[in-house]
Amino acid sequence: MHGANGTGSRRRVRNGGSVAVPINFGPLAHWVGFNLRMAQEAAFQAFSRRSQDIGESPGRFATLTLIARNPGISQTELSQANGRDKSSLTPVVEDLVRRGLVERKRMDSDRRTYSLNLTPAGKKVLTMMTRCARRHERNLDHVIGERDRKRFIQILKRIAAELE
Amino acid sequence: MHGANGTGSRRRVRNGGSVAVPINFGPLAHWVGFNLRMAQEAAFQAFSRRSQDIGESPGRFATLTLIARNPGISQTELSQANGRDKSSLTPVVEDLVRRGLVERKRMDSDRRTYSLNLTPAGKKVLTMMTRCARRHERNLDHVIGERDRKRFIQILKRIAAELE
DNA sequence: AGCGTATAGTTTGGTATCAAACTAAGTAAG
DNA sequence: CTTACTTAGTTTGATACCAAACTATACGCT
Repeated sequence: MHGANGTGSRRRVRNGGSVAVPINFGPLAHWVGFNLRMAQEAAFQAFSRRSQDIGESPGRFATLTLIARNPGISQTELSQANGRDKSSLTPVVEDLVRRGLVERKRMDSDRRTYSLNLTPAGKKVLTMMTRCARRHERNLDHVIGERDRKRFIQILKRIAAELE
Repeated sequence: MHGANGTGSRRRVRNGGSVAVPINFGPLAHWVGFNLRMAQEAAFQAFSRRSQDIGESPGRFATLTLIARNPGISQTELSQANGRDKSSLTPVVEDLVRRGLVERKRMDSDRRTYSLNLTPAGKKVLTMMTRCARRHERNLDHVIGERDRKRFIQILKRIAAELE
């Protein structure tokens, strides 16, 4: 029976006090999927805390960077590069345009597609976010260790690429 | 100006055909946060495809495993082990109980907390999901490579732990 | 030109999640 | 015992996302 107690409190008396029984993660402990999720969540939360100092949501950061680096990019290209469905992008771009960070015009060659560009205000915001992200990355680097960093990122890229 | 063209099509003529200009990821390419997100998303989607064959959502899998390994666990403990807010767990547990996979009773020692256990039906479902997850993991292992696997998971764990 | 198909972006409907407010039960200090 | 604080779980309101249906262009074939 694995020493399990299916009923009653999951606390044990130890050192004269009631102490929480440590969680048994079973196979989750050495499976990639679970640990990947936990790490991603933690990193996201940490970046979220940082970026709310400058009043921007973390999701906006990759979007702005991709527009800056690929001037005139379309929404579909952007959504693919960003790993999100194109429909998720509609409200995001709407918001960025409304706040004057992104400019969007129809393309002459194809009147269906939009052409996205950062405005000067958008560039300014991106600069601040990038500073913020660099601090976050330095922190992550510290946790990972300079020695393994490169290989670690390569593995992440392979996972993203080879699982479609 | 980085050779950028802020307006017009992001396509170039090459080999007599119009070819998509590759995306420039800028600093995102070598930052951990972005690649972590993309990898996690890909792994999740892949597992999602697999697990829908047996008609279960991937989110249920960690939940069932943790209940199986920690009989009598409370919802708060479970939500923490699973890295989710306790309020997210309410509808999940409701659903699992309704479908007869989980049994939930009030604890005698503390009438506020629930004590969760798998039913026989729950154990059966978990067995199927575990088989499915093992296949998924084998696939991931293949992408990562046996040599780096252990260290990779260790780094993920450190990120989750040290960023809170 | 006219028809069928493909593509860019939006809309709609549903799910998962969090955070804060809330309820009910436990605990500690007087 | 009573009051104040803490804790387990639920409710509520908001956000982010996806998938499928939709609209409007565009393209290809005859």
